[in-house]
Amino acid sequence: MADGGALPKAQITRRLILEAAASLFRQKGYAEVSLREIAQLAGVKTGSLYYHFESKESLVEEILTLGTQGAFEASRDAVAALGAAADPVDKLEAAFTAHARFLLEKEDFASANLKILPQVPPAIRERHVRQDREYATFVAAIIDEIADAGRLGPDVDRTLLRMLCFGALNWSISWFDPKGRSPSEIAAQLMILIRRGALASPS
Amino acid sequence: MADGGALPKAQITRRLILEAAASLFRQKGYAEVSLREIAQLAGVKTGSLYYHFESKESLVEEILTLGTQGAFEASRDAVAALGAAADPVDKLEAAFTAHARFLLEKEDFASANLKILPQVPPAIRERHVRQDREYATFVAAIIDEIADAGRLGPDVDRTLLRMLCFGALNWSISWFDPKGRSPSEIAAQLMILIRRGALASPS
DNA sequence: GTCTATACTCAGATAGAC
DNA sequence: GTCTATCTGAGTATAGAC
Repeated sequence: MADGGALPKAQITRRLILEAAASLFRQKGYAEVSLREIAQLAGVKTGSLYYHFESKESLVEEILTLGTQGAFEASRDAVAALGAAADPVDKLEAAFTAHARFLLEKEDFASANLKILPQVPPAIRERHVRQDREYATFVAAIIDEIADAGRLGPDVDRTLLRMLCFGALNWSISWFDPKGRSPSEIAAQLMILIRRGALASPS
Repeated sequence: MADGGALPKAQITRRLILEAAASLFRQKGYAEVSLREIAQLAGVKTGSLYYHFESKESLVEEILTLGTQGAFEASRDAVAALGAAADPVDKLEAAFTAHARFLLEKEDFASANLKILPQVPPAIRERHVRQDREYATFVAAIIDEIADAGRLGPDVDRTLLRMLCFGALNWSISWFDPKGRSPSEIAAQLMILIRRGALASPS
């Protein structure tokens, strides 16, 4: 038998390195993590990293890509599952819930992302912001759907709304506790705010 | 004349160093900034830093303290200005507006704070989280006031509400543009969400 | 592909002159 | 108080054996 279906053996180590790096970056930030540490956690020696990656920078760049793409895909899939004709507010809820879950319970790539993006060398950051923009456009389109149906409050700024919501969700990695509220509950609480505010009767 | 009222001359340099450090930390993060850079921006030589601070860690610790205390005081003063009998929802708005303004337009201490806190050595972080908790307690009390008046929606989680709101505001340092929406407008938009949600009529 | 060993760079911190 | 000069350690990265 050929290796049909089997993992390209060489890539297993590569993946191990990526996961070790993502986990450490998430905990400690970019500059605080040394290649020695990454190598140790991945179970290889420091020099070996350079067979798989050109530099620390190229390693972190791949992690950023995996994180953003993962969150975007999770979000897009969740929305697609509702069907195009679904209530756009429900689409928003699906997107935010998927985002929160990917961010908080899936893997380290997405949370490493948020943590290290501001610390990473500018050239890398710029390239990455472009990927992130695609994701933002996707969510903006859902909000446009809501607005086009005349269902957005008159003094609501669409961009600001999107920014505040993503901020609320993204910031949760700094206080999230696996033993407390679940990612879905967090997203649900945000949707309460959107759907009818926090007050019992509007003031 | 004695030096009555004059700045304790020795402390001017100290303040210069703190401001230089805060500005650099805010832009680049904790580990990415060297003491040499800080010294240069402050207009002194590297060795001189050690006359004023024991270590890089003690320097960053003081910045964290200045940032959190500043935001807390700005917030508390704004609320106090309304008087104790004011509508608690208005108090919340005053607190969030002051927070956003301090964060986005005042100085570098508060924004440096949010950027570097996750990167700083654990011992320092723990000490600092304690200060931050006082601020959180203050805002939590306002939310309790609202709830005690029976004005909070039935399925609203007070803690989650506070976390999401601070997240939305704090995250804004990553996208804030001085030429775009002002800090007050950002806080106002958040208050719209709280007061009656983003939708024209609740769904 | 992965190892060992090491070159090179730059960080934080210190000592002592002024 | 601030300077110059320097120490020590750690980090990224490379070379070459296996």
